[in-house]
Amino acid sequence: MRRQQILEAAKRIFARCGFKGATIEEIAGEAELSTGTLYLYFKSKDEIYFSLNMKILTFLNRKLKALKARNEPSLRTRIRECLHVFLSMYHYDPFAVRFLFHIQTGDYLKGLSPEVRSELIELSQTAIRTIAAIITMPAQEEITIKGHPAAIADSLWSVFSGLVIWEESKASLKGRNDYLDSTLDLAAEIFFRGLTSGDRNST
Amino acid sequence: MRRQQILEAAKRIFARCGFKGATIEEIAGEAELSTGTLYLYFKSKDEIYFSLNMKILTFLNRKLKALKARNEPSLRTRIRECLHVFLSMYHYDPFAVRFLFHIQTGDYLKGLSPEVRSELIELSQTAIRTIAAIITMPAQEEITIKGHPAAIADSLWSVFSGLVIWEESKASLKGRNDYLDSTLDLAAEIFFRGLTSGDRNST
Amino acid sequence: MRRQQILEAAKRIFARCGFKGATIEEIAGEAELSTGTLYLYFKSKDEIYFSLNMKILTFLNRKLKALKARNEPSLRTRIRECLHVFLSMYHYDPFAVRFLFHIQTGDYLKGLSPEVRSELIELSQTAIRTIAAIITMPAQEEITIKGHPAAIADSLWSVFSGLVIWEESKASLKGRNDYLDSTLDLAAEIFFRGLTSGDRNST
Amino acid sequence: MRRQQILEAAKRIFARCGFKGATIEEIAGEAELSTGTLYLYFKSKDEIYFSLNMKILTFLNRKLKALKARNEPSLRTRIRECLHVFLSMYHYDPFAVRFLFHIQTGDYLKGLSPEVRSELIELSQTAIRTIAAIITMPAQEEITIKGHPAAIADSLWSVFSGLVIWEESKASLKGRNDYLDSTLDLAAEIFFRGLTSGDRNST
DNA sequence: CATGAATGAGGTTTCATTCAT
DNA sequence: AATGAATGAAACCTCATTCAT
Repeated sequence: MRRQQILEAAKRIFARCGFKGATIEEIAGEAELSTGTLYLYFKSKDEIYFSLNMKILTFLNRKLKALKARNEPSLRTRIRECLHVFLSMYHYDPFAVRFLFHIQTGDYLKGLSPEVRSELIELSQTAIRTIAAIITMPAQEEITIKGHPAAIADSLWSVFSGLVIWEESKASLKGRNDYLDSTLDLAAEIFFRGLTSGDRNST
Repeated sequence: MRRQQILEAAKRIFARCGFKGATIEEIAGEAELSTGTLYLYFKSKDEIYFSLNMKILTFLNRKLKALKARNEPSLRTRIRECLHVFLSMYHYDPFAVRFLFHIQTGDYLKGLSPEVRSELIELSQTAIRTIAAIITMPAQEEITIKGHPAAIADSLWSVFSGLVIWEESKASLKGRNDYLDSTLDLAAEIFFRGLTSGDRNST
Repeated sequence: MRRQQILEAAKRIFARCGFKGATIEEIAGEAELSTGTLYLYFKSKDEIYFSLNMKILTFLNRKLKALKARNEPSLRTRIRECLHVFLSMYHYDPFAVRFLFHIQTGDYLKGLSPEVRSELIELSQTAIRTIAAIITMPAQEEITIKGHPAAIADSLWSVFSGLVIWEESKASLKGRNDYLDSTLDLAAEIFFRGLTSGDRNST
Repeated sequence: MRRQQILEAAKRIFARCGFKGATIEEIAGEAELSTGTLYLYFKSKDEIYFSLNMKILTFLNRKLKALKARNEPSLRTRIRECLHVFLSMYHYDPFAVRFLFHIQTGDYLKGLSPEVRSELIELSQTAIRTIAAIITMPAQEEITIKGHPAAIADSLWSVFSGLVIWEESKASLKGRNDYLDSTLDLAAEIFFRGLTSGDRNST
């Protein structure tokens, strides 16, 4: 479908240049179409960006909702599965994380039509709430770290998203490398051990 | 000084709207000056953004260099101190992390003059290298996690930066809150324990 | 072609207002296009002006080179032909002389990109050198006026260009007239007689 | 007087950059004053330019009027004296000719206030008319060139002004030289001989 | 008198969007 | 359906002019 073809191109350009930095002409060029054609499939630049984010957030929310519905009793498993959701989102669309950052950074929200803006915010908040809910369920194992479950959820997402951006940033500054997967593994390992370790090293 | 006043205003606007999204008129308005006045103190929009980033990166590099010079033998302390540097940067300028992300995202680098661009990249790489060097020093304690020291450094920075963006994003979507400090503490605790725990819970 | 249409309009506006005095909006209006359209065909205002001057200088140099290649033995004929070249340039483009004056006056050179600037100067100097070379060839007839051949060439060009500007200036101040051709003829006659007369009237 | 100091500076800057190209700041810098000070002595940029041109045109008109009043019977002398007037104007103010060209070119007239504009045009036309009147007087000697006396006057002025611009242009492109005076002499010689020669070389 | 920081109108340039082909 | 030339609003930037010191 033409829509898909355009969204793929737009994704790359938006990821590289941000919302205002990307031009319709660039996107059209990347999609090997003319500018006019884009407007046959999308009403505006806003709508293209909106569609992209909707796809990602919808994907994320669907996966999180499914995870929550499983009512997994082990917190550790739930956390691990959460990371799996993030990772699957990343592999489904490596640019997704950047987009979520763009949303978070508020980089482009300004100037979007109010309805588009509020719909994005709604989906975004739903994701936050679902992650928090997954962590908040009663846990089967003993947790040695005390702290608001939501805070643990936040940390989880932050390690993941922070690392994706960081590794990609290093890659673009220093040239191609592919430490992302292995560094993510390492971080996951540290995170899990930290959550469940005895407190002989406690502060 | 007027330069400071302008930079303060620019910081807020750039943080909210990104480089391309921010307009000179907005910045001037925020600084309660006219557009022309900005050009008495800065040659261009680029130069304003550049100055902001330089300030942050210079601050960060100075702190990191001092930390490295201390030759602290305990890795755990070094890591904790590293986080402190990040935190002090955050408290020095809450927008700093966003700026570093803008740099990382490459959002605005395109179109900067080559010398400006290379100066920023140079400072950025210096920060990366210094962090790596701090972690790479021989450690006094037993580290149970194997993995490239640089990868640990990356994780460290990622947790921090990811959390800052994430918490601020939640704050801007849901309204004011101030969980950042406590969530950072929690993440630090998880991270440290994870690094030095026995491996009874290993994957 | 649109480029031609724009150049025609630009020629008139530049001739009337000079480089800085002309505005893109005026040029666009004269060409019955919008400002944006101009930028589809030219990268900048500089490039429009540059293109105009290049066309004129290229035309002039081609004609002069051809004249030189003919190796005409009579100086008088060469001079007459030189004037013909100037006249043909004028009839090819009545604004040309004004442009050459703008170049000479240095009115707009400042602020042009160095490569554009040097290319124009190069072409300009080539024209000067070619005219001088045409005059410097050995002459078949007796010349009663002693003086550097280059100075004669200079006088030739000066009479011509001075008259064009002057007549047009009078025309624009007093309203339409068309004495240019006849005054040029008169000047040519004076000039030729002066060059070859006996010296009974000498100073 | 400060006014003189400013006009001297303005003259150099206007001559170098044209009306629109010159900036008040440049002029102030050249006069070693601040921008504000200029406005103590002149109401506007227009008025500075106006004053400069007025001075020149007034000077020229006064000299021409005096020449006309002498009722010199010899055309040849009248012509020679005319050139002397031009030359004295040039030596009185080497930039004057450029200014008259700027007026002629219409470079800056646009945007001037109507009264300023019409005053300049009036003075300019007076000069033209006076020159023509000087030539039109009955002549004592035999003129072998037939042609409207006004056309001869035009040629005269054109040779002179064309040469001034041309020589200065060459000087600025190729570096310092001082052929202007000698080339002017040569041109005058050619011109006078041409006017009064027998017609053995006629076309 | 002199200053020069501040202003803001106006210029150049970009780019989302439209529309005739 | 597809194109891409044309548009014009809005961005960045300049500079004549003013005014508090």
